[in-house]
Amino acid sequence: MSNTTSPNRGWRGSPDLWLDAAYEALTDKGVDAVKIMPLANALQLSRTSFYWFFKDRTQLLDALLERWEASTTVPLVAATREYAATGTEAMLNVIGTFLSDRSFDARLELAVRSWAQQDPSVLARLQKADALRLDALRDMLMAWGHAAADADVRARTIYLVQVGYISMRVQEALDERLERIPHYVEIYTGKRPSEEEMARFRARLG
Amino acid sequence: MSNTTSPNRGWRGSPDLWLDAAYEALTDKGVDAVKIMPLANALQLSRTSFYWFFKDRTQLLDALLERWEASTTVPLVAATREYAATGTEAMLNVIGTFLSDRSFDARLELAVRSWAQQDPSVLARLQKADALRLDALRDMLMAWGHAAADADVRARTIYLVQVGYISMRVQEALDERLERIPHYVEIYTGKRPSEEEMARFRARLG
DNA sequence: CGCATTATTGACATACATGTACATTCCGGG
DNA sequence: CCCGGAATGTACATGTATGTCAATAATGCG
Repeated sequence: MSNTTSPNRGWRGSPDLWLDAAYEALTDKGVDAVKIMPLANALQLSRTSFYWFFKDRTQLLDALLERWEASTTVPLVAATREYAATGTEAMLNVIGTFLSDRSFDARLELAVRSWAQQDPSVLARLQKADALRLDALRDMLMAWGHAAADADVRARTIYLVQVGYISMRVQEALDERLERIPHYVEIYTGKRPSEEEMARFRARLG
Repeated sequence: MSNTTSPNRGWRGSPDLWLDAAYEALTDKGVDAVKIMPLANALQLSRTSFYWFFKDRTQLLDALLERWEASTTVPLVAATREYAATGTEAMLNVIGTFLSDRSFDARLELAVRSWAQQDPSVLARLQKADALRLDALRDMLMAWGHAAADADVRARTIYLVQVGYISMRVQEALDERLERIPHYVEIYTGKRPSEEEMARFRARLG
């Protein structure tokens, strides 16, 4: 007889379950909150059953870092290589990525930036990611005709403002944000996006 | 006879000693490293002697927050109210504050921003500070003739870029930084600083 | 010197974290 | 239906942190 009346027994755990809980703890309260005992309490599982899925805490933290790269650097770099008919459209592709939680997990990014502050190996990985992202942005700008030095400065500006936004946890309504986008595009690329491009951009977000 | 040969005896502790050690731990490894036992080890003092100077760990953390406000918000707000003959000079006053460790402790700022992520009461205090600083910047810009809406956007831009810089821990040589300053001033205020103003600025930093 | 004040320390009580060993339960395929 | 691997749980050994208390030591002042 399957015991449907007692939800605290039977198979409930899985690597993803622990990983999701770890993600919540990390983004919510920082790395030092990613501890097995509290996670087990939250999941209503025995603490030690964690060790069936992961070798130890370190392995869990590694898995979090991989999730981070997959949900920040990877989509961002992809966005810089997306199809675009103009330089302004290419920039809108990038901005769109930053704007959507589905393609750029700002919460996780912020948590990892904090984490890096207390763990040199994470810092190294973060700085590699920073370099990779900046390179991708610069390459995109160069492909649209910006000279190397100019592309470099513009890439830095785009990225700095974005990091500032994330770090300050600016919470703007989508409307408010959309209004500012043409201005940002102009600062970043030197050209205003066309009405058509903005319309397409808005459509894709909605 | 004072026992100068045995440094492990006699009165060695003081509130500032513990506070300084806590500051190092906080800026180096984050709040969760601000623990009494490790600090005592670093200071070569008995752990329990901490409690002579502070009621508990919470009181130590409070003291750190006060030090933070005194070394970031206070000097920044003061800089926005400093004497200036022109709008560009006023902006240089602000930039100078951000540039010097003596007037704006970016390391501490970064640590507190991380801390805020895991402690709601710290977050509240940080957001109050953000608002205060933004208001001070906006007021300064309005005093130099910018319309309210324009001053607001510009204040945000200045502040966002700065937060981004701090959050990315950009380490530029002073030379490199000085070269970019006129461009920043122009973006922020719409006007280039005069050669005279830049000369005065450089002199004051050196 | 003697003494109050200031500071340091070790012992104790408590809590929470990690990780290992071993017993137990669950569930699906033969 | 029963057996074996998957998953869970209990007990144990260990380490690190917090905070209180009472004993002790150092300092400076009258």
